[in-house]
Amino acid sequence: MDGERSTREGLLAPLLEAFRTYGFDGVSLSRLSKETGLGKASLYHHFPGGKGEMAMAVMALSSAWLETEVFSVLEGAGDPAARLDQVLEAFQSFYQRGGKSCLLDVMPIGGGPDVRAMVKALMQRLIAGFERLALDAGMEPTEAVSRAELALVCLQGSLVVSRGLGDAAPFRHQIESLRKGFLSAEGNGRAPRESGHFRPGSGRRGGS
Amino acid sequence: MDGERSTREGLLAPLLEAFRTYGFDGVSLSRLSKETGLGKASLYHHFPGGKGEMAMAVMALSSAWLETEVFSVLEGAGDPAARLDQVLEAFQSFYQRGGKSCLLDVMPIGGGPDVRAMVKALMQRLIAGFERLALDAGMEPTEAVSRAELALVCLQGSLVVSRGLGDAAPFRHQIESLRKGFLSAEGNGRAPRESGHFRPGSGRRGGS
DNA sequence: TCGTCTAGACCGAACGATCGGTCTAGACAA
DNA sequence: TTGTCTAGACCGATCGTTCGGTCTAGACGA
Repeated sequence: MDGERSTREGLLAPLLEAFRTYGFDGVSLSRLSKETGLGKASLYHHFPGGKGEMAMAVMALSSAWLETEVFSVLEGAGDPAARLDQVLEAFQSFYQRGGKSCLLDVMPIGGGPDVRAMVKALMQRLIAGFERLALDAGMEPTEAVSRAELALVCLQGSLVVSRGLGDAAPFRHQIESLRKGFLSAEGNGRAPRESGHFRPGSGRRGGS
Repeated sequence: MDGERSTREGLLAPLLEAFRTYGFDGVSLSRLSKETGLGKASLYHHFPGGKGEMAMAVMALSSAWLETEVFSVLEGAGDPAARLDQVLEAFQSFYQRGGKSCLLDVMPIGGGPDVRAMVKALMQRLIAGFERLALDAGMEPTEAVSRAELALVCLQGSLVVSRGLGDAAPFRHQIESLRKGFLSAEGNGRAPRESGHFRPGSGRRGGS
């Protein structure tokens, strides 16, 4: 339940867990106290700014994680397909294969203006990162930005749907779809030439 | 600010607006009172079950809207492309072209078990509806379910991203992408043969 | 080595405000 | 009059926050 008390850094993990599970409004100081194993007053010792500062600290932690595990890979060197695999693997572990929600989804509701600003900046950076990967793979610029936006959309959307259904399958599907489709000509729709490729007009039209 | 007070039905619109803006935990009875123009006691006259019943009523309203504007179209007769256009248009107006959040995203956090159950049921029905549309267009069964799931993912994800960026463009893009790509062979990635189709391997590999 | 001092991590108790919810009583149409 | 609908005062509980003070570990002088 507690992860290294007595240091502000050690508190961030349980705080992150609580914030992304219950959202900013849904989490109370009592809950944060219970989750971290520290009294409320002790939390204020580490985060004098209160709940808002804890939220920002959790955002900063995620930002740092994104920096090392995602941005640096997307914007780094190496085979684009391998880089894609690497960041998708990182996302899978971060979201526990679809079982957890994303701060970029749950925090802007209730979180203050600074939280929203950071959410916006991170989303922009994520899109830019995927765009860079697409460009490195030789994709056309307009196509690259579209597909980068789609990648973030699929990530966020699949997490929302997985949470709503109580089933992580949609998240897994989208990860797999991104892996196979993000750099291919067909786009993210489905992987190319899987068992039985869909041919338009091969079936009936209209009927109820 | 108020939409037909004095009738439970007339209260649902402002309640829906408040719930999807602030989320279940973020909305307070004082806010609901202000938004509807009714005192708290008056709200309890119409919704004896309190906040939870209001949330369920708002979910039921959305469910009814989905039934008439989406499910009946997706599962009805007529040209699949026209049906697709119709439901996408309905979604655009419901979410005010990307400016509003979706209850299916914001309500399961903090909403009670019954709210979560309804979210799950609606999501399942949405996927089933899109699947039906794809099947009616002659798509293969396995492809139809994948694409139906992707449609819901893109809808939800684009709303999340649009909210995070404070820019409705991603929502508009995904709507347009679904309109052009949902029934086509290439999938939702991008519309087929737009100006300059991406060719894989046409550029450098490796990269920066 | 011992005692004192300091710094900081920690907590119980309580703050005022607001939470979701209830009670009472008046307004008004039938 | 009866029943429906309304507002505002009010309830206990919990909210985020703060205060006063304890405990522990290390520094330092004697």
